[in-house]
Amino acid sequence: MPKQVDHDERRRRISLALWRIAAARGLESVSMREVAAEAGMSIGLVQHYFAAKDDMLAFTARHLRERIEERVRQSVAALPRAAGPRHTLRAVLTALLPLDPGSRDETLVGVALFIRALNDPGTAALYRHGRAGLTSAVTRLLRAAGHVAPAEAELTAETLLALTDGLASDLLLGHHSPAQALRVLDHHLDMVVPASPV
Amino acid sequence: MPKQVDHDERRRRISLALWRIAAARGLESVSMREVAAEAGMSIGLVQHYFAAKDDMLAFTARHLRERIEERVRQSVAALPRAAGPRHTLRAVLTALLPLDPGSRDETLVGVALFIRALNDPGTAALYRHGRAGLTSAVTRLLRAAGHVAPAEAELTAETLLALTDGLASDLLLGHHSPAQALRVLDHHLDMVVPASPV
DNA sequence: CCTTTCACCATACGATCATATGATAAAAAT
DNA sequence: ATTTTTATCATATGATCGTATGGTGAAAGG
Repeated sequence: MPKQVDHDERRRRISLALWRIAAARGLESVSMREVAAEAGMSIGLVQHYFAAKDDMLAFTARHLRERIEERVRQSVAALPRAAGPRHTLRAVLTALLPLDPGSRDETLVGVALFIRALNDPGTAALYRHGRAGLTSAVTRLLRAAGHVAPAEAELTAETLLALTDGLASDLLLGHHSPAQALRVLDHHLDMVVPASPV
Repeated sequence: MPKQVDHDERRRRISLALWRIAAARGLESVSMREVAAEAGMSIGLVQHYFAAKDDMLAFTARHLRERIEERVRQSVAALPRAAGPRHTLRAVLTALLPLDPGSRDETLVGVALFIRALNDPGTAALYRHGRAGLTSAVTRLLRAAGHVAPAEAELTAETLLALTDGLASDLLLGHHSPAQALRVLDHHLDMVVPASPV
């Protein structure tokens, strides 16, 4: 056998090339040839790791999801140890916004893959499941933050997440600057959770 | 000359075929051949009305926008004559949500074209302009509805529009039913504008 | 040592794409 | 009546696509 290589590392590398292309020129510009060129590989090698283009896109979607989860985790971990649930909540939501070029690219590719998923019931179900998980996490945080009406916590969570999603679009479009988007988010958070947690 | 035909009507017919395909199978499945087949025309005839595929997509984006404006107008016009600004506001926002199969298709294609626009600065500027217009319209309605803090009306408008946008995504995904989405929207409207207008 | 395994490559194949070209027929313009 | 214009069509062209195929060289296993 030859040098024995880390398959998953190679796939991630290819996946990264894919989404550099997708972020810069759109998902429609993603082809095996373009990806291979961007990754500095031969087409055959890309085929060796992804038998079909769809596999490549599916892997990229999973990869993207891991990155976003990691960003959320780091955003929460960066909080001072004494930070209450309200700060945690804010850390989670801001981690979902495309506030810098890196996360902008991720969001861009994420939205493109999202639309693609809508035409495929199976993939759509995965997205729905992830979205439902987010809702329950935010609901828990709201309850912990002493949300005024615990019975309405889930409704408030849905509102927050939909708002965050909409702000992400506005950021992508350039309708909002990062500062403006945060202003909108914070203003709404102020309405919804007590300013100083017990 | 032959029968002299309404060019714009023909273009709209082609555009409709395009977006039936895009809604059902994604923008990536839209090709001159597919559109021609769906519209029941020859490829050559489609070319006669749209010299390039990009023209076809650009026209479809304008067409879509007109339809959405028309939906908003009708939604407002359907209100009882005595309806106050708060009802008008709600009519505008719900008209932007994909609550039935027809508007679902429109939203689906709209989002796909939106992402495409992000890779083209000129088109993105058009979308930004439209989005800004929405903001000022909603801001006016909020002020008219006796929004508690007039100075914050614009901030509230941005919140409402981002929320609506996020709810649209949730509806497309099937995370929310129409009734659930309206519950979220109404709950937020209750927080933000006085229940009974003067 | 030799055989198997695996990373990697070059190229071929058939399909599909956007677009170009040239023809036909009918109706308006002259 | 003839010319011009325009709607419509069939087909060609050259590029690009996803994927299949047949290799090569190196390293591990026997």
